[in-house]
Amino acid sequence: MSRKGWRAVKEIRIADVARLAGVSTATVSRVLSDPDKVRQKTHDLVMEAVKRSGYIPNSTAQKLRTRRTMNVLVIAPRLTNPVFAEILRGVDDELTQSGYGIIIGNLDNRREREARYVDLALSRQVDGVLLLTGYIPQNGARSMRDSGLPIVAMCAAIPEEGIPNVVVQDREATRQAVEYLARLGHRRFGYISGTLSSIIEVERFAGFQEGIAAAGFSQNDFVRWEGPFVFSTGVAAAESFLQMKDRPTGIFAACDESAIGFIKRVRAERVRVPQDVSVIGFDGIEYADYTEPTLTTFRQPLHELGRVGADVLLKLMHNQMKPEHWSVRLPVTLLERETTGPVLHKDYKSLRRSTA
Amino acid sequence: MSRKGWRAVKEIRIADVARLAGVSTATVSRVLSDPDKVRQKTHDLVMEAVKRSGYIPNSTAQKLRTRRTMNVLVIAPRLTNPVFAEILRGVDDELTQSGYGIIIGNLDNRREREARYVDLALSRQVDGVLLLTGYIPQNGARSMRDSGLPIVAMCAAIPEEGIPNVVVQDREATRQAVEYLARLGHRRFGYISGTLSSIIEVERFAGFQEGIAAAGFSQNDFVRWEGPFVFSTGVAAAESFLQMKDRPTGIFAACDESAIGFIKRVRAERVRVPQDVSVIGFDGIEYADYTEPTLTTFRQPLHELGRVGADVLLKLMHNQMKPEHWSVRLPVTLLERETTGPVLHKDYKSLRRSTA
DNA sequence: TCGATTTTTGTAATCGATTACATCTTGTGA
DNA sequence: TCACAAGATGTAATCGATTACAAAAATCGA
Repeated sequence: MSRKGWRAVKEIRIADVARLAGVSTATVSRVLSDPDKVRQKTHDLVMEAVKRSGYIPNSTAQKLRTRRTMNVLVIAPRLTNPVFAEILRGVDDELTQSGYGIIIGNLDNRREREARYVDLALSRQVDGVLLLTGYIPQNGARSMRDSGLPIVAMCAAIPEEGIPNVVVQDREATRQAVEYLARLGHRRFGYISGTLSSIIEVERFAGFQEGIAAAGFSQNDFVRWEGPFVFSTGVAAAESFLQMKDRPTGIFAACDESAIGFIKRVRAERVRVPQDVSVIGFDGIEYADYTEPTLTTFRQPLHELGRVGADVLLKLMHNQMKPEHWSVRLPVTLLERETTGPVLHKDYKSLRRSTA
Repeated sequence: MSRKGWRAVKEIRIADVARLAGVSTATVSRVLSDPDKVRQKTHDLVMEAVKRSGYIPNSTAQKLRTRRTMNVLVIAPRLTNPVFAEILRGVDDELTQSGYGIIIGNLDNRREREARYVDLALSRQVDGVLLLTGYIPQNGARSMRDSGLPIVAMCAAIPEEGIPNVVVQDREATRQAVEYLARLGHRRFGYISGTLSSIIEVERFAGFQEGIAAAGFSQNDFVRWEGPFVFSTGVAAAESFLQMKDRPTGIFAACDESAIGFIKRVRAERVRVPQDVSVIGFDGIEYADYTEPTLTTFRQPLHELGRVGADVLLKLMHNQMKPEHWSVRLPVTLLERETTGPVLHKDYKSLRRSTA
């Protein structure tokens, strides 16, 4: 019936506490935010009133007055990918410590959803933005940048002035992956990529091509399968792989889920991993420890990535640094496990000869 | 230097738009929130000014005045568990449609973190709360309930008056799991549980015991391993399992991750699944499709759970219903896959005889 | 054309805190 | 004891919107 039917407890305002303590609202406010400014005796008096009344400041009013929302918007392409969940944990650890809250912007792999979050930033509901996407969200003519809020790009380097990047060494790692496969004797490669529209994929593909070149191969020595960072992309790649008469033997997947999907599918057709095909993933998600065989992959320092990104954002929000002074690239580490091995293929020897 | 160093764009207030359009702020406000109240001509005039200036209302001011934050707090025990991520997707779909934002409260399996979110509710930063936990968060003497905000319990039935439950049929499903294993001929069972402090575990354990009784077994016919809903709980259970001389043959794990951890570990010791031991999980996460062998499990309708829970909360927040009028229990479905099978044990025949 | 009625618009109070500035206390030294 | 500085407290403006109420404008019928 009443609009407030739900409020079980009547709301206590700062004026109520002031009356109870026999002081002004200004004093109550000072006691709560800057206790050194009031006499000890008054302080105790007010705190007693606060406790008795159970007063908790209305944070919306505080926000309006102080112009700080103490909230940060985190935009993620997809929540069910454990990579983002793990990064989010790191972000959360860091922000919570500083009293900031997290508003989650889940794009669910659909770019049209980003508009909503641009508006959210534009309407000042947050003090800063963390992008786990490889691009800057837009809403028609307006961009997230128009909000003037501090933004930190994570997960993919966005080459925009004034936007610090906190990322992993995607490019170097991808390059290393190819070189590693080449060292194992592979000479035909497969690359299960992300969708090319994201910068993260551009980076990784560039690294892949560098690796191909560095190992002395050419554009003709690999096939590339494209799709989002999900299991089914790997399955689709496997379908294609199984059709090929001259199959690649060294596969790099740009995410662990795709790698796992690929392996599952090819093993169903009696293709042996790693004897027939080596697979190397990227991310180092927890699942990758539990596959059979266990997945060789690059471990991203996801939790740390989250912490560092959040830390950079905090510094920006507190004007403790200029955005151009920060760009962090965290190293990834290769976890050599069971899905990669030397080529056992019939033309292995001829390869050895040619590269030796 | 300046406090506002960051704001690239100067902020436009409703007064600026009013001046630009030559009307009062009240009229601008009406155009934006209730266009039927103004003349067409004025409407166009104002909209023109809005567009030209790029005005977007300051939502904090709106919140203060209207006393609605348009935010909902979602408390999850752990973000990296895909179960919660999937539920969150459903919640997000539903809430976004109604213009609500999500503030994420990640407990990360540490109960001491809940205090912060109680305060968040108490300070009116949200209009409602969704609990994916099996209990009501506390902060010292104060509880989430004291906020007077509408709360919906998901993931586990919380038997508190005034709190609607939107849950799955945990108890029934667990019971079915045991009966299913019994039908396959198993007579010694293992139960990999959650931690008993959560109501969700209490429910599932009750269902498990019901199943045991219904199939004609007793408390002595099963072992129970306890731990949080993570991979390593399953691994630990497996370690214990491997030590036993009279091993159970039918294992129910209260979450897929534990089931997967268990299987991985026992297979490493050449225990065959399902020939030596059958395992059945609970959740139906995507990853369970990609294990080897594929995991038999109960699929929770996670996305729907999220949607329904959010929908119930929306109705409560809009005073469209009384909390006591709602309690939803969604069914789970058994996915029979490869980790379960009939007992092939030496004493299988004697069992057949005894139950025939 | 005029008055009554309806519709549109404007004025100013309001939401609940923070904080600049003014005022009142207290403390110190002569 | 008094003047003055330093410290504590109070008064009132402020953040930026919404909205009750008042006032003005438009509409209508006679």
